[in-house]
Amino acid sequence: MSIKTKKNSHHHGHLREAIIAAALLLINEGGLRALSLRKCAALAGVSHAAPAHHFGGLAGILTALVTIGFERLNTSMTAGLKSAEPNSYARLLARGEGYLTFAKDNEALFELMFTSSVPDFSDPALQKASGTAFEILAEGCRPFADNPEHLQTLQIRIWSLVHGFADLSRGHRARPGYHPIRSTTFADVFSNVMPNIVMLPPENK
Amino acid sequence: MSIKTKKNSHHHGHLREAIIAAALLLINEGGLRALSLRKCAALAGVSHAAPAHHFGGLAGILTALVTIGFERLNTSMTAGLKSAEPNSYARLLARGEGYLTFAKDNEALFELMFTSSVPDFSDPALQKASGTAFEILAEGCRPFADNPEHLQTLQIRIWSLVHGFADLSRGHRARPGYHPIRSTTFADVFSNVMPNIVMLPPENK
DNA sequence: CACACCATCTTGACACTGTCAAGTTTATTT
DNA sequence: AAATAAACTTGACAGTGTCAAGATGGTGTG
Repeated sequence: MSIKTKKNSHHHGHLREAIIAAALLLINEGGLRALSLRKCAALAGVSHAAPAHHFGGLAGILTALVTIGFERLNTSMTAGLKSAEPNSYARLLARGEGYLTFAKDNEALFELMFTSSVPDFSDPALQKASGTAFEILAEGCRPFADNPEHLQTLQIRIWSLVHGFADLSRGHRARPGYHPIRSTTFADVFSNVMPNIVMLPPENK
Repeated sequence: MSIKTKKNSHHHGHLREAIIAAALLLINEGGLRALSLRKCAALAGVSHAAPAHHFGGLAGILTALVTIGFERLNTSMTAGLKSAEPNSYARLLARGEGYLTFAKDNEALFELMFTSSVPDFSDPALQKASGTAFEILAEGCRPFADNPEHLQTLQIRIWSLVHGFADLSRGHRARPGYHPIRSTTFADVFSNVMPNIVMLPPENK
């Protein structure tokens, strides 16, 4: 009848979604090391070999997770735009803060997204999602550059700054005792640099 | 007799070093997923449970690897200083390029170093090594700030920029087809921003 | 010198992992 | 109604980290 889950059936109905939900639950609670195909299967109430049928293997699940991660990152970056003041400077800052909000709220997923060699980066859905992320940041940089070459350099500069700040904010990797990055806001780092970093002066503000 | 390896002995002699060498070989050739205690043991010619006795477990080996990583990072950052021109700007840039050289030459190790939740960051040797890394960068920033608050913000800005650029340069995470970060040098990103990013004007150059 | 001690390493077992082949069940199509 | 395809199960396999118990050899002490 409906497309909903069939009860008492050999088939699950929404196994793909159920497994991804289980995977996200696992890494949110126990980090990347807590993720396993068999635990996902158990949480979804299916046999241990069922996930492989939908994802091809562990790499397939990781690829799907990374894709979801980029989609959420994109949502987070654009979310801040709605409440941002209508000048290019505030709108670029809002994207950066969305990036950081995502990183803070999805530590394990963020780590997985930037762990090379595990997911399949040739996957079309992943390429689309990560390409969109790049373009969202690029769009925010465009008002500050007057030619493509400047734009590219500026994009990479901003992306490096935001991503580096996000990555270093994770964990406890810095000096013993106090972690200076914890007592520094991104707005400090960013707002001081932005008026000088641009290729063109911001139009207003 | 000597402190060298005892032949035909039950004891290995340099097992700790042999296991670390094996671990580095494994991750350099096959990435982080290729590392296992048992393969390290096999490469060192000992039984599968021997490594745990020296490192306490897998986490202990990873902690040791991350510590070595920071020590090499420090070496790489200071190495560029010798041939750098004697002005503060060139000397800070040299540290950043040393950071990037290390990241490029030790991809798997770099990834491990900034993977939270796996190694034990309370380890004293690791804290010392990572603290030194922080101070090397901080030292390079000092000539450009006139008070501690500015210095801290500048440090984090520079570290974020360098680290983000290094992390994004790994793998193939950007746009499909072309990877803009590959066609942009760090000197571009850095040298354009540095004259404007500082808190004080550089003294010469 | 003989004894005890202890760190080092081995052996064997355990639960857990991903993957694969083969079988079973259900839905869809012809 | 029969055939086909898809979804999932079952069972087995090699590999993983970890732990307990035992063997081995060097070191120091009486």
